[in-house]
Amino acid sequence: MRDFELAMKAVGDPTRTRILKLLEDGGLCVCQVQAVLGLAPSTVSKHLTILKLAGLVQDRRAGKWIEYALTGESRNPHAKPVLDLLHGALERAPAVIADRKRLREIKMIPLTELCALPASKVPMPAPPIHRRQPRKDRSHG
Amino acid sequence: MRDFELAMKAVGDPTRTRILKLLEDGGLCVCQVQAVLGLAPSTVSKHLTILKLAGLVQDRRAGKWIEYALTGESRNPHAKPVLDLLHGALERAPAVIADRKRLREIKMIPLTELCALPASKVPMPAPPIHRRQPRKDRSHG
DNA sequence: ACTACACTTCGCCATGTGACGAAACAACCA
DNA sequence: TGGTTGTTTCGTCACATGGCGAAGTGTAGT
Repeated sequence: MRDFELAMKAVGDPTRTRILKLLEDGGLCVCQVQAVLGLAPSTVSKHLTILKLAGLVQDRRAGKWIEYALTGESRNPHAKPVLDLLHGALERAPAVIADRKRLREIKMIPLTELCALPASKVPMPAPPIHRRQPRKDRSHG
Repeated sequence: MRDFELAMKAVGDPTRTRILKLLEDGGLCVCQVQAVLGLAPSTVSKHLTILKLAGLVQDRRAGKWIEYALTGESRNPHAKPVLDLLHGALERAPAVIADRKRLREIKMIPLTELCALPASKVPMPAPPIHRRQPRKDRSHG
């Protein structure tokens, strides 16, 4: 039951579904995912960890970089059904379509260049980040 | 994407998966679900509302009671795939097996009787509720 | 060994979530 | 009309979650 819950919670977050849909095209390194999503590296890393703990993705060191990919054989028996379900879904979702387009742009850039880029220099402007209010003005009076 | 998220978040909670697994056997009224789960009526009601908003269940007034059942035709296109996935899953999960056993006991009791019962009187003792700490002793000094 | 760099971990903050009880609501029954 | 009762709504509380930046980890290259 716990494994089922982990898998479902993992895909229940829109950022993580976006990541999974990106990975359907093939493995990606963290900085590529980060470039597409326009989120902080720490945030992306955390999401990938959650996906890994749920058994939905696996990681592999590739030189300097770490490549994440959808799991073929997962320790989680629920992983494959969930990934299959996702595979057939959201094909028309605007966010997914936009992400794919952006990914194509980003794959043109060699990794050495991409990672050095300060995020604002990535080809297409990053999608609006839904950051929380920085603070609610606690030094008022 | 929102509909997908709602459906996944809905099944991502173990209490709600338990409810859905119960409903695979057929429609149930709120007090029956409550009796099986051993949770407060307000809590059960909220979970059912979430499931309804996700398009996974539908409700129908049946005299005094309101019967909830899995949706046949849902407004949410992701509902059926998710319910199908769940249908094939968790068949061996101890919680699900225990809930089913408990449900059989509870279905013996006429509704008029069941709802009047003070929860502690229901045939089998309710499964352990994972209630949060009531409070953290804020009146210390 | 030291630097550079890709990634992860940690600490923080704002918001979301799941639990409860009390009170409101809605349908049946007298 | 008023009472009983099944269900929902509201308010509250403890904890979970998702975002960030800063600091830590580990590998590649000089």
